[in-house]
Amino acid sequence: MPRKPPSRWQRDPEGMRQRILDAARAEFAKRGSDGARIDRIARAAKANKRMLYYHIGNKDALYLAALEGAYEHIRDAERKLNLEALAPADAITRLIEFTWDYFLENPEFMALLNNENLHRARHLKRSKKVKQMHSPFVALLADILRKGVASGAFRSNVDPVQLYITIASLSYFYLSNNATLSTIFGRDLMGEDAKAERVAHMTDLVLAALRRGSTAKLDRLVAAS
Amino acid sequence: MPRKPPSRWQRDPEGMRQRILDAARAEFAKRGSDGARIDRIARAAKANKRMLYYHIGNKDALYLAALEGAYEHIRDAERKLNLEALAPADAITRLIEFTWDYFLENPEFMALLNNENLHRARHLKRSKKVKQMHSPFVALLADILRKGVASGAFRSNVDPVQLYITIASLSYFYLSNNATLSTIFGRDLMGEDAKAERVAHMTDLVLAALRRGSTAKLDRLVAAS
DNA sequence: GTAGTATTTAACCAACCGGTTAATAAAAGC
DNA sequence: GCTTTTATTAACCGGTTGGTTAAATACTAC
Repeated sequence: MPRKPPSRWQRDPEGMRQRILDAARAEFAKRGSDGARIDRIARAAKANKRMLYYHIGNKDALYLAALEGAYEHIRDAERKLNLEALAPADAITRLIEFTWDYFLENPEFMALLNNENLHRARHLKRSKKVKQMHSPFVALLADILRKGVASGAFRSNVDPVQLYITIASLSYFYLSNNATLSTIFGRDLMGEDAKAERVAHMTDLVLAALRRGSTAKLDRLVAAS
Repeated sequence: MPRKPPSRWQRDPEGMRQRILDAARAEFAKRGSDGARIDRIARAAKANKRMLYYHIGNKDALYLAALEGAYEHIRDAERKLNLEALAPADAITRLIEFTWDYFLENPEFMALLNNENLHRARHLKRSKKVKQMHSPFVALLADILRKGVASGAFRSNVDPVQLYITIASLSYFYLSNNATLSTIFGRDLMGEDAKAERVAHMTDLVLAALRRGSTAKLDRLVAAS
């Protein structure tokens, strides 16, 4: 049977590729890599299924491309963050807010990370691209901590890697697990008040923990007062 | 063709049911609900596939049963934790360690939670069973905080729900995302030293944040000394 | 303007999958 | 001891899925 193509089509390989990647990221984030469907990605990209294989590759390659794109996006946002002119405590506050805002506005990133951890990072491990995208945040944190100690605002001996993980964890867990936490607590964790409370709590907790004197010396000062 | 059953088999409906649930939990935790396969669960349970439908139900019902079992398990462990005789700071330390140990020893629980959040808790919302399994932890935390403020060890105005989420997040994120974090940082976060460091950091950070005086009053005391 | 290449469409395929049907046999009940 | 019920096994099925093949057409190069 002679095939009848639709109205004239134009070549647009770059546009096609971008639409495919956008659709892939959304689908993999929403359904996970096992629940995602090639046909749904094609439909969302307004492309023939063959296009996915032609432009990018099989499902696994598509997923890795989506993951790399997500990392590229966050690294880009991280580099734009400029904390140089801020006092250490303000810089920490800004960092916490940035992390929270990023996860809040890009839940697909957390979904892709969760999926990647489910698969024990086996795709990430194969990505040369992501290996080269180092987060500037640990170095940034080390610098902020150094300045804080020097100025007397912060106590010493805080590991920047641990602090980085902690700052990420405070937002990530709340936002990524909000569905089960909201169900368990019988309250909407994503309400405006709830979110504002959470940000305030995180900032307060981290700054309180970093403040110089929040150790045995503080106990002596408090006892003497 | 006449079917030939294997050597004699005995009825063991309770044993069968338990093996099915154990196999289901392992499979859903390892592969997610979309990646999990009914045939693999049956094989691991040493059961005919029909048995899964006969004893429990379809794939969704099986998954919900596995999720409920996981919640039952953690609630059981939480109830066994007895902090009454501990000083507030020691109680907080113990709570952090319990949370860490539980997630470390039961990674399947985190995997199931991640999967459930991917599906926006739509199974959990249907579970009457889990709704009735309230965590004793928030009340426990409220009590510890009260005692801490009364004894002068802790500052006031810390929300027990926020603190609960924070304590859970510090361990959960580290352990659940250890595959991607290890790959990104180029270091093994699950090494013995790394884990010990993490526990120490979490405990130090939370206690430092709770300590009375880690506010503006501290600044005044430090300035006056 | 024609041949070649790249991009795109349409249709197809083998394997897989969740779930069902039919049959067998162990145990219970009378 | 025979009938009924319950638990279990074996085989089957329709639909879905990732991936491929074949063909058509837009565009490029000469």
